[in-house]
Amino acid sequence: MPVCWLFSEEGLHKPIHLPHWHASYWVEDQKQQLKTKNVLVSKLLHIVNDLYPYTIQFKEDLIGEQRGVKRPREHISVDKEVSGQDTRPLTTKNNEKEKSVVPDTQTSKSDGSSGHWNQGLKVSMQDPKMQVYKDETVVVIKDKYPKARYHWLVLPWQSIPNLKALRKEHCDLVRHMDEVGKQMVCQCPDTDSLRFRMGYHAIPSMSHVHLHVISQDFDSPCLKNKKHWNSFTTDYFIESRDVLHMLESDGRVCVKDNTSELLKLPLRCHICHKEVSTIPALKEHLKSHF
DNA sequence: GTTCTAGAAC
DNA sequence: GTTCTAGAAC
Ligand SMILES: Nc1ncnc2c1ncn2[C@@H]1O[C@H](COP(=O)(O)O)[C@@H](O)[C@H]1O
Ligand SMILES: [Zn+2]
Repeated sequence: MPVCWLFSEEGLHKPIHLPHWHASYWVEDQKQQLKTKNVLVSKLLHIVNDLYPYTIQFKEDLIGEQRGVKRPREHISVDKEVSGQDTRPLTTKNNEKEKSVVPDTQTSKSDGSSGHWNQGLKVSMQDPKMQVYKDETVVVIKDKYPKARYHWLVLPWQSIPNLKALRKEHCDLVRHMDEVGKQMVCQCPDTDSLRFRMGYHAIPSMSHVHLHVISQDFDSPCLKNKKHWNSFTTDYFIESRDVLHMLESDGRVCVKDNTSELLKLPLRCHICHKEVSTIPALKEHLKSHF
């Protein structure tokens, strides 16, 4: 069970522990009440997302997990007395120290500083306003142009350009990205009524490897063309678990040669497979499945 | 005439 | 990846 925190990115207050099933809290400067009574706290993430500068930190309860192995804590600057010693959030409000969590790859090209459009994820992932979850190895942001009601991107802090660069040694990382993706689905307020898929675009446009976590309603004004549709509903979308299995068995991810042609296939409903002629007709058809 | 797609963007 | 828009498709 994750431990949840209300965490001020601006250091406005000490992290507030949000126990499951218990009390309610006022976030006074936002005039918002976070009711956690009778609610699993992880379900509150969507509320907190709207309360910039707040983010929720999930952290597995370490009781009985540590086996005497101490996690390095040099980079932690949050106040010790706020919580039980071993359940503190790992993010700090101190920028200098926070950088130590993000591998610094000297080559100035790994931080999106070139300003080219395909570096946009590197910029967004570093922006606290975009982050909805982060830990030692990954960060989750809301997709800036969501193609469904819920659309998140899970990115490693480590700069890995794309699927082709993944090797066996990335198995643990990719498995963790998958687990964090599942956590995002679990905390979604509509997790019971919506189906989700998690996967990678075989040929991404944006640099920095990222896992799509996307609800299957595809009900979004940002979904505008055939490429958008086919990139999420054909084999152009490679399931997270398939990527993991390929890495475990072959040490790399196989992308077939004809993959780019999948984007030109006729529009077809992902639920009943009916072919539709235009995007507006598809959007109208999808309503019949809501 | 309006809707919709698809290619340029330096 | 997105925006913009010319002209294809209806
Ligand atoms: N600056 C950005 N910040 C966050 N998400 C973005 C940004 N630019 C593009 N995206 C999303 O990133 C995804 C990249 O798609 P792909 O490279 O095909 O996996 C798309 O879903 C975009 O909507
Ligand atoms: Zn259908």
